[in-house]
Amino acid sequence: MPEITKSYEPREVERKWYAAWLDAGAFAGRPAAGREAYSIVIPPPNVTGVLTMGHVLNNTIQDILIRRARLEGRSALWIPGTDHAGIATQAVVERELRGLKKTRHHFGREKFIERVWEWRSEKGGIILEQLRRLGASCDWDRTQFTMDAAYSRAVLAAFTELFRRGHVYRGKRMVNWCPASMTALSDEEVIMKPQSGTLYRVRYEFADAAGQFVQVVTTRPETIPGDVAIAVHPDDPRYSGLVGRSVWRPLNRAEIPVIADSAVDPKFGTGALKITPAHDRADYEIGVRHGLPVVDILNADATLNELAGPELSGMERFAARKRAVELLTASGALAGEEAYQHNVGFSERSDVPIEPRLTWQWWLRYPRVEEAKAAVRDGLIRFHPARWTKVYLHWLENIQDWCISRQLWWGHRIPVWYRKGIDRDSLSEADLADPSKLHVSAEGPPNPDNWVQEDDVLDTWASSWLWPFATMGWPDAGAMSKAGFDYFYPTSTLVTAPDIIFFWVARMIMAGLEFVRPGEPPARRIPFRDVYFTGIIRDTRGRKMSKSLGNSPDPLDLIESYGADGLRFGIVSIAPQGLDIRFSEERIDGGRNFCNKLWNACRFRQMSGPSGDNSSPGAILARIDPTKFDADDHAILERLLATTREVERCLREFEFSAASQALYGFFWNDFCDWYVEVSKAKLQAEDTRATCLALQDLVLRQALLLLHPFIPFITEELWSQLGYAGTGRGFIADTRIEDASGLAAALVALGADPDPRQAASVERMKLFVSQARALKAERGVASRRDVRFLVKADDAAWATLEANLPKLLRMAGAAEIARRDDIGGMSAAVTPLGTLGLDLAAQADAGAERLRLGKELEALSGHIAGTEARLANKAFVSKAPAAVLEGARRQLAEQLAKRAELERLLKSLG
RNA sequence: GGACGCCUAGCUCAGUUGGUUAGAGCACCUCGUUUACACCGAGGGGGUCGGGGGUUCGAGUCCCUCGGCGUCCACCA
Repeated sequence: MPEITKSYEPREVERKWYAAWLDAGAFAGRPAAGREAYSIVIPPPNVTGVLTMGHVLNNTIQDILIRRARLEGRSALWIPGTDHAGIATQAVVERELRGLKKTRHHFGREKFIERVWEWRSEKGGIILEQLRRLGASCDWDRTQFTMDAAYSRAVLAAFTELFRRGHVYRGKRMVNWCPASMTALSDEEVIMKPQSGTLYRVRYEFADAAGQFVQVVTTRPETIPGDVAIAVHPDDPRYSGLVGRSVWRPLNRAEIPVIADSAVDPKFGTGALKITPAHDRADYEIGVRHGLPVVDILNADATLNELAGPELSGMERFAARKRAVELLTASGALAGEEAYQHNVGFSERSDVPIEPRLTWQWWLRYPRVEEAKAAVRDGLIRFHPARWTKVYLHWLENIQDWCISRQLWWGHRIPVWYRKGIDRDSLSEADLADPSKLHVSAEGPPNPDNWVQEDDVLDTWASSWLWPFATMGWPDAGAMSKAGFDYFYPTSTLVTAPDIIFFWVARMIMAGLEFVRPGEPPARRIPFRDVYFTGIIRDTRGRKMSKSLGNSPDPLDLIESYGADGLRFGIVSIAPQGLDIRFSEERIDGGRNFCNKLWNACRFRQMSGPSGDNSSPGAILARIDPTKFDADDHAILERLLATTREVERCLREFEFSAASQALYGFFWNDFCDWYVEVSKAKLQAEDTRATCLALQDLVLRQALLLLHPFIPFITEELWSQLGYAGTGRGFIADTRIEDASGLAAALVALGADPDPRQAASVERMKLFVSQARALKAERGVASRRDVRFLVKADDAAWATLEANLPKLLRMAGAAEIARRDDIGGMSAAVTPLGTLGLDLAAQADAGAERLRLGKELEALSGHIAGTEARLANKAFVSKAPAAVLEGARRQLAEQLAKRAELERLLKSLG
């Protein structure tokens, strides 16, 4: 066996093991009879994406779940893939074309799409390579892309089916229009941002009474040419006589009526509202009610068109706003302006203000809304943390139809064909069902020459909402069977961020319920059983990480400096459940340091002596002789069982950082700082040596198993180096982890089950040792190992000390610990194993000693006063539970004894 | 406007169903090359739990209220 090197060098180890895992097909997820299935579908990153800290957290957690499932003997499948990300990807390629001074229209639809595919094969999907660096154990042979042929068939089949079931319709409605990408967006893709703008007060002159005006306020004076009316509230006394008269529109001058509509808020502004149906949702509604015309003054790119009139036509919308203000000022129509804070909707992707725009679009009435609500409300699907349930339900309760068409080229072209020569915009909803006018199918019409296909593509989310089952071959029976659909669906856990709960999570639930296993109970149709929402990674100042802020470190750089395992352990251990994460690079130090600690503990084990047979738990147990156990052996086994149990609980409850902290504390404090240190004495004695080494092997083996899902590379390496792999393929992942009860049972069978009383005595020894060290530090002899301690102990305490003497001498750094009936006049402390004095030739500084003991006495007296007060309180004595009362009494007795001893020590100092 | 979350040591967070005058990691101070590890070891200082009120024998832990930070939803021109 090669010698373990002095410090852990991740780079080579990571490369070696990842290649070995891939070679062996260790990540392949296959149905296995008699074994439970565990499956996860990755939230597909954009094909344009690169690895961010968010991905690191999210995918580390998925990998933890998957690797743990494998250790538990389940057949685990993690399906990776990427999302074609319509707008984002098209934008990337168009940006490249702009560099060549071209637009997508120079190429035409077909050629442009070819270009996108070229881009994708050259530069797309880098992120999947980066996930491998992180150690993600995805089944790469199953990598999916939402534009793959098979996946596309699923998307078209779903659309066709929804159309057939009457959930899809075409309608001319107000949509969120993104003038940058020139497409409609869904409501979810619009972000409201507070903006400081100006509220303009504009006068409209009465057509029948020159010199008389009605005033309105507006933030968008450039839309005035689109005004078709002025509206007031019907009950507004100020305007009671005005309804029915008409006013002059001050830009692109024309006569427009004054109408009454109760949607107008008389308390806002002047109480009179300009009605611009083409460019405002509320105005549109009012326009419809009153049969008003729609005057659309904007082009698709939000420049103004000829309907805006000669002065504004052709201008960009914000330039037009300035110009409109100038024109209004010049004509005297501008009555005032004031600064105004208001919210404006921005395109999530392009970050420009959206325009409400009246266009023909395809809409989806969400299917299975009630079932989707029930599935989560009734716990068929469990959200972690549970509070997201309410957010989810609230959205579903107020759900609006989904605009699923996009005026893009990159995406799934909507599988609808119009009969040639037909005016598609004159089709009624009833006409949509007429096969002589409209053809809807995945494969297209039989006689394509007579038909024209819809130009629009589907919203990207209208493909990714099928992800949990379209990645498993749906709807093709043969492909589903090959993918193990029956075995792996529904998936086990979805790990994602809460910001896509509407975009993706809710929609996947509805899609699963609608499309999968029709007629079967919801539990069989839902796409996943648990949803774990990670926090959002923020910088030290609490800002979301983003490219534009430049506050997002490159995870690959972090992997270079800290190792993938260090990064994984670090990020998981600082990610509290349910809260956002404040990231700073130094926090990853802890993960790296822990890996180094683990490495060196294993190195120490290797240097301590040849390992015996480590190839199976049975072989290790066979090397343990419980009759040689001392208190420390009991304690470490007890802690091992408790930690195993705690990790099981944490993973069951999705408390990943708590799990990592439990492992950290156990390994660093219980094992390294105490057990390994006392081992150094135990290994000196032939009598205890073999059992001590075997116990170390047992602990390390279990620790590596528990840690492997978190830090797979280093654990795999150490597993192999310490001989746990045995013969055969021997990956950790091929091992069945022993659960706490199994491990406990094995120890019981051996007669090696830990005795809690022995374990408790170790806690007393730890306090004894730290007091001894403190006395030495205080006297400036911390590094001397030849000092003598005197201890005044009762027989039981002395028996404990005597039985563990060699270890205690080593831990305290002393040459001798001797029993004395009287400790006084020296540096001393009261410990659970008696009063401890440091016997030095030099006189103790009595003043300093008195000060220290006095401080301790003072604190103790405070405690005593509190306890006495409680016990003197009749209400406490009569109402507190017996156990609490008993505890308080015992505590008081101990405190009093300790006080007496401290006082005696003080007195002895003169 | 509505909902949710958070406010505990300098920083980031734990504190299970209320029960010793609160813990961890990092940072800080002192000491230390003892045969795994300075990506280390030992020792130490440092919070009264955002403010106020209430319930209770007892509250960081339950209730009310005020304040601050954050997120989501809705959005009046």
